[in-house]
Amino acid sequence: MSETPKKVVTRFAPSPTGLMHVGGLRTGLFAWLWARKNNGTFILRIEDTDKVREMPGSKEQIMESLSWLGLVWDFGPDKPGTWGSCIQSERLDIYKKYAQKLIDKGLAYPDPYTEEQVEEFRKKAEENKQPFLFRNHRPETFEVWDGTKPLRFKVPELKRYEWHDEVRGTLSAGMEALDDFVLIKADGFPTYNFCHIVDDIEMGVSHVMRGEEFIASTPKFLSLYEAFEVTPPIFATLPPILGESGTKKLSKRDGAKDVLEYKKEGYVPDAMVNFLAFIGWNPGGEKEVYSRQELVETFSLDRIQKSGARFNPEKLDWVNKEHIKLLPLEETYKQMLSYFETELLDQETIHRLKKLLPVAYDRMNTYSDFYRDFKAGEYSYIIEKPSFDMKKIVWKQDTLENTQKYLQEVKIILSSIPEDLWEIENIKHGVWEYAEKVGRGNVLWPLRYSLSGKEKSPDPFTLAFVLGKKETLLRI
RNA sequence: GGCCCUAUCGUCUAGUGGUCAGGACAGCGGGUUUUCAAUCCGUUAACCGGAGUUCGACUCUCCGUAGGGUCACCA
Repeated sequence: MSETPKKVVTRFAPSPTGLMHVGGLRTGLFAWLWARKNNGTFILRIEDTDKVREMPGSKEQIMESLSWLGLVWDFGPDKPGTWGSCIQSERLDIYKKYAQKLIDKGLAYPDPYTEEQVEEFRKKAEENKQPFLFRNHRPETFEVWDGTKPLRFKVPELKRYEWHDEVRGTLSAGMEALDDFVLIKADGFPTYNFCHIVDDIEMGVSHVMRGEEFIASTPKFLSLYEAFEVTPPIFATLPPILGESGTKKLSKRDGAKDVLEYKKEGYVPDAMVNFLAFIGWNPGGEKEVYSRQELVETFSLDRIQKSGARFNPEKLDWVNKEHIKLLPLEETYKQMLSYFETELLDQETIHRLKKLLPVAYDRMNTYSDFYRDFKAGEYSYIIEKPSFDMKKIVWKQDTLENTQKYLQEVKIILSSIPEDLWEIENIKHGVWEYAEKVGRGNVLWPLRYSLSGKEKSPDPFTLAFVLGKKETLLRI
């Protein structure tokens, strides 16, 4: 299967019924990767045929999410193709045309029952512990379809299906999977089962990637392709992304976040793409940090995993940090600062904040971490003089008396540094020499504590630099 | 219940009959000019069970077990 005869066309076809989370996004990513790797076409198709469940703004959120990650579509809601719109609700006449083809072949008929009657059939089947099959109730003769009743597919041939899946290998299903499913609903909208196949045919889709929930209905799709006398696309079943704990597919219930949340929190698009690509796929080597371009080059269908993978946010943080390291410092600093409402802070605070950036850089996983820690009071000392606990200022077995003596000495040393030479290295040099003589901890701990008022903080030299000479001497 | 799918460290995975079963995240221990962080080094930890095939099974077959999917006028 290494040779792909026709042009690769993939599509990501979400339903705009809610916010998109990483599960859906990963499906889109794989489709995009495969298209790009093969210099093919990637289509974003909006499957909005369920007008009841549709959520306003969902389509926009999907588009924004893909755009954020740089998954650029060649055709989409904003870019129709020769086949027309990429929004299903704008393609109703096309589905009608295809439905008519089936009616003409005697392969589609109006459902003569009421919903209640069908429900009754279903209940009865359940009671008998039998799978419900509408085809067992198929009418002898078909009425003419006037569009007010659901139009059903008449399964042409009951048989056992076996097909090839690029990920799972040979898949098969018994005849129980075959039924007279609804093609067009009573409200005039087509069902997913029907219209996605019409669209895939019309749009020339070569590879269909989707979750394993569709394996069971593949025989239905296959029989439709046969009815239209069209060769089916290549199928690739993607493994589910599982929630952090548990064994079930990731859902909003177990904290699946809106993709744009990750943008807000300051994850790097390339890191997100890298991480997502590695959920259920793996290139085989020991390299884990991949650029977008490397992913496109390396991606392959046959290395997609069969079984589900847990979503691990800690690893995402690690990947993100690795990607941040690859980015220019200036860009990162800009991003880190972007979370602060600088207009609400005074000049001196902003000045100190900027001097603190290198320290915060080491401590963060995402761009928003600095802001989060700042808000939590982690860096409160840069705004105001901290309050002390005199017991904590003394290092280990040392005495308060000694400590005060040391600090006085340090104060004298620091006073001698000119304002314009107030740099970390210079501060360190003077203090260090003295600290070596009387004991490092005896001097450095109290110095750091008196500047920060915290038991945990960056080193005293950095603190002194950030606070400035005047404030430093004041606090000692 | 019918049909279908899956199964290697806690997590993501490498592995396609012969490996000390490798890597990463997390964990643990240590170094790195005081604390924390960062960083570096080291380290704990896995082939679901049982038969069979074979000189030899994590790898192949079968049977279990466990988990998952699906059986809509939802996608």
